Amino acid sequence: MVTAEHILEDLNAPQREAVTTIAGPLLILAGPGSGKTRVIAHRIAYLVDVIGVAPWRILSVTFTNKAAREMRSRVSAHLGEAAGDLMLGTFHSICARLLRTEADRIGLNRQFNIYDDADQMSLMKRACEYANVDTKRFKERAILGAISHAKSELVSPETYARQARDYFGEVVARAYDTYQQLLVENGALDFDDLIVRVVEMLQNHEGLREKYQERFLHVLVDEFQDTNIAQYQLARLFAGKHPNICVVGDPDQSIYSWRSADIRNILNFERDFPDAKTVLLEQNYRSTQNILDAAHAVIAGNKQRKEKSLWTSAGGGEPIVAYEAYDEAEEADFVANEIATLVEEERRPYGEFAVMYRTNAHSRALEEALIRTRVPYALVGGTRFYERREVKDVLAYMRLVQNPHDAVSFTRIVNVPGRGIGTKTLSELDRWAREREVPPYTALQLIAEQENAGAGRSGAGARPIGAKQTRTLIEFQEMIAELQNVAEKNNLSTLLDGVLERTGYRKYLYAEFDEAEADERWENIGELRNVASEYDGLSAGHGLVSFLEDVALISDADTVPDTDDPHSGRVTLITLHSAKGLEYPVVFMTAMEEGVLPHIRSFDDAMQMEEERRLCYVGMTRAKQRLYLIRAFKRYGMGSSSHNPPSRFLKDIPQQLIAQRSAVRSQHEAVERGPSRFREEFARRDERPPVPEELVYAGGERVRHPRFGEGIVVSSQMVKDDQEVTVAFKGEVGIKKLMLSFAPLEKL
DNA sequence: CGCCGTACGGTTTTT
DNA sequence: CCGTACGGCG
Repeated sequence: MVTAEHILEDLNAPQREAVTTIAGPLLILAGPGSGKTRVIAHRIAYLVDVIGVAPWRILSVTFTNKAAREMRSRVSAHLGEAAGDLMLGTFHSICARLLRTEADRIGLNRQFNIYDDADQMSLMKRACEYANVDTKRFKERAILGAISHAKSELVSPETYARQARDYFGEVVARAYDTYQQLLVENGALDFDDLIVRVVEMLQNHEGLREKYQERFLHVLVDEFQDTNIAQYQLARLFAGKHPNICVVGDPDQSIYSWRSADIRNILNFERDFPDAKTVLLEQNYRSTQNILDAAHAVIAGNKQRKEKSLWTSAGGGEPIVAYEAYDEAEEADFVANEIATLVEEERRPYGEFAVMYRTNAHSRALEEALIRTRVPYALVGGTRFYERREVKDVLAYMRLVQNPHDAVSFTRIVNVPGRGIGTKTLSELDRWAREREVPPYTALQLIAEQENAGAGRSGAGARPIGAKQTRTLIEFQEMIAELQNVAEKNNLSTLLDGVLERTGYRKYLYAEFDEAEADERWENIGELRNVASEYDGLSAGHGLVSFLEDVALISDADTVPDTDDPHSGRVTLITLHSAKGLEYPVVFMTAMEEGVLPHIRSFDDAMQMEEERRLCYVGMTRAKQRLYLIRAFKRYGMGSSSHNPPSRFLKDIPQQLIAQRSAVRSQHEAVERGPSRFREEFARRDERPPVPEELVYAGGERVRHPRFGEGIVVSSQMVKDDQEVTVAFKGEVGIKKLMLSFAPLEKL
């Protein structure tokens, strides 16, 4: 038996307060590295062990599945097996579980499939088609964004239509209505629906509402600053009977507003629960004072924030290293070399390092450099496993087996491997089905019956498509029916094998791709089979449901290697967003440039700019001992290269915290041992003539460029120790910005 | 009618 | 640079 003293030892005063304030609403504002995960775990242990709350009556919501696993293992350190009964997970996973449990009572198809981003897009295209949306004028992505946002605020299609004030709003309203109908027809829920449907369930079914409100004595929500309106509403509903709701968050770390996370939730919490107690966790146990001061200097640049102090008893620590590389290849080289040096000089395992970047595309150069230097790494995100084509294909077959009305999965694989079913056949089938107001798969069954009865081409119900295609489609439908049969009687890997065998998927891969690529793709299928075999212990139907659900709800951050595993000897490559909640002794933040961080798309919006700043703050505060802020003088992106000035956030960091590292040393190294491409680049850089200190070109001058042809100078300006000349070239080339030191311009 | 080639456009972050 | 859209061919 664990005592209260044992749970509370090693906690500071506010942490203790956060653990022991158990009755009524509680708002914990926790700065980075303030031990909030630990506090939540201890709070749960305290509730169970000291107060005597049954674990299954505690609902604890985390941001990722990984965080949920971590929480469970922390709690079980105190409680042992009892931790297994906790209701623990992300909003999405908890809602999916609840919806399956209550499906029959709320008239929901228990076999519902969960649609991810790509599935939603595919459905959206159909919705736009049916709703006659001019997709040239209004992009599907924008419409989907508006719909998703509406759902996050619990706005129904009807309400949306009523509130629509402009033409775009009317278009979205039409698409929204159609899109929701299609989801129902397909027996599918998208991510937003998972939340919305549970909120509706609790609002509309008194019995179920009472059941869950009675059950949950305590509700905890972590990363509260990143919840949306619907999620907050859901948490409130769960805590409707016992208002013991504890939310934990940090407004300075709110980085998901683009996903409809709403910072107003924190303000509303204080309004909705006027008797709420607030606890501030401000002592930082993670970073050195230098890192903390630098991070604070950055976040202090935001106007929309409440000042809070951050302090640590740890000393000043190493200075923050700032470095300007020549281009992204040299930037990556610097990171790889620096890691190698620290591994050697400070005996640090690779698992202590993380390299962070704003966009996934930036991982490429880093990977190349790490491979070259033989530094082991783990890439988080990027082209995710479950997004690979072959994996999605096989999953689509399995989803179709679970729910044949899933038209998104159907369209995906009806012609994979190629069976000679093209767009024309599919649209005819679709038209035929809609005429009769039946789902496409039912239409297929009808056609099959009709053919078997010998009706053929004549008569009132004549088949909509050619004989050959009809036969192929019937064979396809029969195959799915057979696989459903397999699924009912066998475990999951048998079903997967059945899919591979009946579709001839392996043969298809080797026919479609060259051997190396086919090998790789087939290996991915093997990996998927390994995952599937973990569900073999479950009963036939249940295995498929859980597998598909887990696959749909798995996230990037769930694949982050565990840092506490001493053998996880790998450097972590990760986006700034995915790094939230993590910490590393050594952190490299790359591409600290205007246009990247802050991202160019946030330039004209003050709110978005503040979010970029918070993102920068989140990245910096991941570092425990050493922090590197790196940028490149020149960066390649989508074909062309560009020069980005240093990020504005760098300017906010006091100079005395920073050690500037010159690029010279590394440049020479690269010239000596680097591949020829780098040698050429550096040679060219060294050769370039010194840039004159006065502007060389004035507006109106005529110039010639070897590739762009003739043009007229629009303007020119000094940029650091170089000159940027804006030239309007003739013809299709248009206006270009050129750096004088690189552009071979010629006066005419 | 389906398949394969070329042109073009868009381009952050992810539960 | 990558995925999609469209046009010609089999």
